[in-house]
Amino acid sequence: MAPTIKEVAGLAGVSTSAVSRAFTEGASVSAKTRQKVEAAARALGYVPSLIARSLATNRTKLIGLVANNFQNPAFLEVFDLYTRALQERALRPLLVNLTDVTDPADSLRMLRQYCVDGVIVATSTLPPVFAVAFRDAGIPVVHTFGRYSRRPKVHVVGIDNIACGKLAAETLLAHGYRSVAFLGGPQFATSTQDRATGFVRRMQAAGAGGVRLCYAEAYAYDAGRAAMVPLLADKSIEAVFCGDDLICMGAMDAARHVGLRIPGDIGFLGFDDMAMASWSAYNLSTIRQPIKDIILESVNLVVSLVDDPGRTPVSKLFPCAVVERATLRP
Amino acid sequence: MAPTIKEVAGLAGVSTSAVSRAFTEGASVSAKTRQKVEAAARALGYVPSLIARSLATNRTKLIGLVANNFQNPAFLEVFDLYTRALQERALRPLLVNLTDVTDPADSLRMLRQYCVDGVIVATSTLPPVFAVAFRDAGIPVVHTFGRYSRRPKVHVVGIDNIACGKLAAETLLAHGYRSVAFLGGPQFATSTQDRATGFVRRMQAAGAGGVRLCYAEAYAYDAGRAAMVPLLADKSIEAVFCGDDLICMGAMDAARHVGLRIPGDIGFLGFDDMAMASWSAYNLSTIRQPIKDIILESVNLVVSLVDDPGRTPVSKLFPCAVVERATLRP
DNA sequence: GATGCCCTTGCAACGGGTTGCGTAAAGCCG
DNA sequence: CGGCTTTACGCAACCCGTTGCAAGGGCATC
Repeated sequence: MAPTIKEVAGLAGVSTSAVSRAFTEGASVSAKTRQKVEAAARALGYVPSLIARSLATNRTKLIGLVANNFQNPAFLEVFDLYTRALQERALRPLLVNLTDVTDPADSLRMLRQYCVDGVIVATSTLPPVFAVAFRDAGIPVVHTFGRYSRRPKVHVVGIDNIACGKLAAETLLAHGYRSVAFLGGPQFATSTQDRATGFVRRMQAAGAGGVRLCYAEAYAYDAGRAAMVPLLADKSIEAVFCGDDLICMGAMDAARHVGLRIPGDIGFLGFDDMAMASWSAYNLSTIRQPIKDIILESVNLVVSLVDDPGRTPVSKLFPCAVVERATLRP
Repeated sequence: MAPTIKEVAGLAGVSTSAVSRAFTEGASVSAKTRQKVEAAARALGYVPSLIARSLATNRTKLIGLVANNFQNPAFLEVFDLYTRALQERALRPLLVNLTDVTDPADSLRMLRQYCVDGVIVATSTLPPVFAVAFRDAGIPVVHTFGRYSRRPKVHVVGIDNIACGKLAAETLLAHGYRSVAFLGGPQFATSTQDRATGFVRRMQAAGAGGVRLCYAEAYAYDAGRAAMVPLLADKSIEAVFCGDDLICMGAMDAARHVGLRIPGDIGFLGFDDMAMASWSAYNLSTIRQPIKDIILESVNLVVSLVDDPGRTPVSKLFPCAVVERATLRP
């Protein structure tokens, strides 16, 4: 079917080794041989098989990209950045959709079958055991958006969610809000847990009234909207810090639905700064996550781990910043 | 490193062939042998290497998923459906991001290197030559969201955009609109061209006034918003049919920005029925594309093509339906 | 012109499975 | 229990590249 190295070798009148070397960067080949090989390859439409090469070199140039959030538009940007960053390094993402999957063993077995060179687990809503399972199998792994710790079990790239919760509290305080709520993502998500911790701690330190905590079932519009309804009954709440922008938009629409004005009657602070946050229907004040930096660092890290798997895991965190728009009173 | 078939064979006291057959569905193995092999494999943590298997069987179970729209949230649902449908068939999507790429040769070479079993080109904004290039290389290919034709060069799964344009016209006419505009996606996209054709044809047949045509630079919010601005100067326009929901939301925000009320002052009709269309900030009347059916059919088709590549290409179209919400006057 | 060195090249083993073929063992029947 | 069919299993070649090793060839130097 597809032409092989042998046919190229035959046509070019050289050995298969010569052909192999002609296609290998930095191998020892004369210019003349390389030309002959290239001409023959072109004539035959030869493309070296990465499968065969992988078998020989033990490198597949495949990176597993494990995610479980295919509902949140913020993740489209994540996929875009990942695929482009990997492509630029001549690597390919092998997408694993873990929506509704709970057993790490399955995804582990599959990625082992494909002999991926490394794995990126990109989620904050999966237990750490997923990333650790890959590490235990000897596969280089980076947990993007994972939880920070001083001595992590796997490499983590992301943000300091506790500090971000604190930043949110300071932002609301600076705007004069005292009675506030935190409307998080799912309660089992480490990102939500940590943001809540930082947020509550800082509000209490400021001597503000108690912080009302509630949780949406997912990082999703509908979940945010539903979770906002009970909060609306509490008239004392002046502002809501939301687990992410999507939840925030749902919450805002719930508030508007009962006639509240934003930010006149109630303030909102989101998280992520996804593209939609700047749409004029929402014009969301939010906390910006430097997604691009995070992903580039994750890719660089997993690439370097392929050649040097033994490195002790570290947490690499990037700073977040407040983006002021129009959902907090001045 | 990872245990191989040989080690399993050694531990189980059988030949490598026996191990191989024990892991092959429907092969001729006795229950006793299979048990011994499974026990040995479990003890060693053996996982068969798909790389080696691919080399021998000439099947990689990899499906190239070529897309160029990583900005449109509608595509996240597309990725979700694709990855899940492929996973259920024990296949893996190999993602190719063609944003900013113009040469089919590059992506073709790459996918040939990986020996993908088939390719799905999922876009309406790439010229047909991309899909055809794969076909010419002997790789089974399905063009999802491609242009319909009686005798297509490659298998096409999607919708009849001319009929959809017609449906849009009929919807606007039924709501009593006579002076209307079409605000399409990029003018080079076949989806936009065909929707415009059907829309204009039907409006003219109804004897309505001329249809104003204009185009956004991309299927994107910002592009829709920008393209709407010149249209606003034309006070005679009663309703706008948009190239997709995202453009429509941008256009709506542009209209609201100059104080127009929807649907009181101007009506909007979108396309796709993406999740956001139902958000109360927009509550968009739109034309629903049966994405799920389209993708399932695409996957089924590409899977069947792997075993039977010679089939003559066909166009498989799914019907669209109007979803009435609140952006058209009653 | 001879010597020595380096660059280039081919040989052959290897990576980890699959599979056609041949044979031994097992099962079936009378 | 013998003869036949069927099933189970091992051997070895094969899939398509890569790479260590050894040998050949070219060039420069003396």
